[in-house]
Amino acid sequence: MRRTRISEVLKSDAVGTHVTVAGWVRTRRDSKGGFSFIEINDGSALQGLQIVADQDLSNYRSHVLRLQTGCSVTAEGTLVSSPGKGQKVELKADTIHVLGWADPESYPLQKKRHSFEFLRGIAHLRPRTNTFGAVARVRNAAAFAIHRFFQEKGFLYIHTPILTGSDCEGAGEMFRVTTLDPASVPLKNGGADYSQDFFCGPSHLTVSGQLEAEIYALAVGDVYTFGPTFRAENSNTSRHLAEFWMVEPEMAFCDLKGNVTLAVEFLKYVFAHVLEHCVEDMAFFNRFIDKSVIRTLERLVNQEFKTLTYTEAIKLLEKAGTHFEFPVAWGGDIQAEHERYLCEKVFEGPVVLIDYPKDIKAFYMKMNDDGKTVRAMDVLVPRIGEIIGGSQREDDYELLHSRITQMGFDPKDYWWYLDLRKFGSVPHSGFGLGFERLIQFVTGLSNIRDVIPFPRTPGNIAF
RNA sequence: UCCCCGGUAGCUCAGCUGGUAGAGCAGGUGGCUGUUAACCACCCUGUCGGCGGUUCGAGUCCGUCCCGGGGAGCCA
Repeated sequence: MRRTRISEVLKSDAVGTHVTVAGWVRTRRDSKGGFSFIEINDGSALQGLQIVADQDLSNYRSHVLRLQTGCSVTAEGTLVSSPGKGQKVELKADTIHVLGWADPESYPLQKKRHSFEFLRGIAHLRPRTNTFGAVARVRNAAAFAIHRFFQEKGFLYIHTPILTGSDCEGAGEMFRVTTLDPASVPLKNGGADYSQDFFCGPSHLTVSGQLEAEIYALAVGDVYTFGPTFRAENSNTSRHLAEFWMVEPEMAFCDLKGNVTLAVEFLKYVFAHVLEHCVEDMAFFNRFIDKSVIRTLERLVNQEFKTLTYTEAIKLLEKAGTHFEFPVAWGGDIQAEHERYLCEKVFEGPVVLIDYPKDIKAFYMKMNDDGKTVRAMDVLVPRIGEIIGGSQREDDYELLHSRITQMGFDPKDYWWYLDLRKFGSVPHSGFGLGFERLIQFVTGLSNIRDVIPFPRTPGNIAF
């Protein structure tokens, strides 16, 4: 079967050409003048194509008049300019084949707006809706833009492992991976005997590719990872998933300043790409999801990202006339409400915070000369909060060793990570971007479960 | 995990201070129309989340459990 995608048909606008299209029926409207309008969508574009089916078609009564929302069809005919409003062209069908029926009594999708909550329960059908089709296309465009950005800059795409033997990546609770029979786990010294497990030791799903990315950065310079990441936290929020996709660039010979510069350039590039390549989908989000997404993204592409230190941010928050639920104090975490105040009230735009107190950040971040703060950075955006978290890495063997010890970890578990500082250590930096959070920000969708095809959250793995 | 809100027809929801359920959409039938969230008329649909309690009587009040949403923490 040779078919032309509806996106191509709409783009070419070539009245008079003969085409075959295929897709799913969104709606059928009959005219007793002796013909029907069938709107089909094939997911290649937000917009569908209107098929005009005349009663002369051999299967008009037997099939065409029985078409309902959800049926799959192919239609072959001539592209003509449309006398009606709402579309420039339509397909005057010579033949229409029904590929699959969809019983209207039981097909869950209707020609109306459904709640996202309802659609989450039918993850196998929701991509057929306008919103989820648009999310799929925007997600694809953003992923492509990410690869293109790094490729144009000469970064190598590194495939870091999903299965990991270390349980000390320091970024949250991990999922255990095992082939041991849960009904009869071999025991040793009061615990599971992992020497009998597949890897002859405990293994987990990765919570970050950073440590492995550092290995490659310290060999080939500039690298990035883009892959699935797993966190077994019992998080029930609109911006957390147990399985999500993360982008992690890592650069040798790069300090925190260079890291911030890259992060800002990166975000602008991806936003600009989506705005340029997903015009209709973005217009859709701007109309039905969030009336300010396009304006926000456009401003962000041209706007300067305000950079300030943690200490400066605390001063600003202390001076704020607002009452915060959580008190502001140097050394404490910047709460979600504080982030929102900075982004939405003070700067009305993205904010990059750097130089956090060492005690609230990870062990691998490079110590500043003051001995109190580390070269960390968080990129905060309105509505979502933290979209990027990164740092310059500690490259001094002794300092890193003592940090690991101070945090109560065993340096033996980090032997190869420490080795990188022992042999030809160089300053290096990187960050992690939550891909789904980026898509949330770009589309305006408020729940992260609606920007990934099959969301995994506590108690939810049905699809 | 904690706090708040909710679970009523296939979907989206209404149902006041307790008196055994209703609208719109979807679906069916008929009509009408180059229609486009089509329109008009008629018809169909409910263990009111589960269990227990108060009461003459519970969708409505109380307890409890399950599920969902929003917020918080953890973070990306």
